[in-house]
Amino acid sequence: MLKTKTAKQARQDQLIEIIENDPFVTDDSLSDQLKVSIQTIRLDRMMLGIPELRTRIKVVAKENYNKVRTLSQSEIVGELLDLELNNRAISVLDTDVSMVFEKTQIVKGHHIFAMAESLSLAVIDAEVAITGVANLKYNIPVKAGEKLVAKAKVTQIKENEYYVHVFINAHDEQVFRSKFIMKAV
Amino acid sequence: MLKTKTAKQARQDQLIEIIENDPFVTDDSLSDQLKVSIQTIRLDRMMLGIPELRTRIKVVAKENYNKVRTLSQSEIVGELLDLELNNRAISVLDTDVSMVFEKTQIVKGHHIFAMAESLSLAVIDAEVAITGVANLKYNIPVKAGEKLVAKAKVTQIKENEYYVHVFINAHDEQVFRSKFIMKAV
DNA sequence: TTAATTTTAGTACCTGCTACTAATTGTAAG
DNA sequence: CTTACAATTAGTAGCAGGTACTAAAATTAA
Repeated sequence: MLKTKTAKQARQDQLIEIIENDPFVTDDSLSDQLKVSIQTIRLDRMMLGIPELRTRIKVVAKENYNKVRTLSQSEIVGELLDLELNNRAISVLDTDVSMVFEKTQIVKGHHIFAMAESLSLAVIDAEVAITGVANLKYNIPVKAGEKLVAKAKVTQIKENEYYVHVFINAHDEQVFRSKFIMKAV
Repeated sequence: MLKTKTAKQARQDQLIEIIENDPFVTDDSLSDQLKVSIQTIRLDRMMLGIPELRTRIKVVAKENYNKVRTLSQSEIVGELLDLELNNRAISVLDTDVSMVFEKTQIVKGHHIFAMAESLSLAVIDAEVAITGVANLKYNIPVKAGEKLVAKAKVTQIKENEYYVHVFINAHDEQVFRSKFIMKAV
């Protein structure tokens, strides 16, 4: 009864591997690949709690569908908390491990920049604006998990040019500050 | 024949919108929402070349199944073409519609910034470095589809501080230039 | 009123299953 | 050797969400 157990387990291990590598595989194909009947495949899936093909596809689809949407929707990086057009705005952003350099666990600069830039765009009362000039200073490296609070302040408006200062804090310490000149188009 | 055409077209327009907003909707649900029979929904889908639910889900799933990794892998934004440590480096980046503002089709500033910053990190011969200060100038808005070429040049090294200039061109026109002070840690 | 378009109805069949019953094969222990 | 039990295979009914097709009914335009 030892040899049989091993055979079964080995098959189920293979089954898991095949499905992980290709969630789009049918029971029929699995039955071919593992040289057992389709019923055995189904018993194995049940035992392992692996859902059927259509459900697997749906899971993959929904996971990524939401990711893509939130990514493309986020014209504002972070969440806008307060906005007074042409004056000031506040947003927050929760940092996570997807934003860091592997080596250092420090949040990549462009995420912080994106937060600042998008807030400075939001605070401007213009249909469309682009970034013209930016001066940035990173004071303290930000670690994954820290909550960032960005405050934007419009300091000057000259025709179609908007001068905006953005300060970003993590627990009351300033980690970043910047000046932007935005141009309305 | 004008009123009917409009009714049909209006329904098909709605149908397209509903499915675009939620590809996971069944014909049955569409039939409910649009107050027509399921056969009409199916005729409409055929006419419009919209595949059935299961096919739509599969497409969404497959499209994104591969994408996830390439995104998280890219520590260098763009492709590194040439590198001479502590001296100079060149990278290219193909822009696409996922990088633009919907309204204007202009590439978001932080993508260009990310390209410049990551190249300036790459050119430095240090285990770990962080961005200290950056001065940016966006000369010309970049449109989706344009190929960006970034050139980095190390101009000065002071103890643990590296001064790097990065210029980004799109078909021989300078669209962006920047100065970074990177700090080795 | 006639002809054409649009919509609805209904049937057979498809894929990739679940849920279930039952038979067969293997295997090891008494 | 046979009894007991696990493992495998076989087969059927039913389901979701369709396709493909035929045909009738309703609407509308000419």
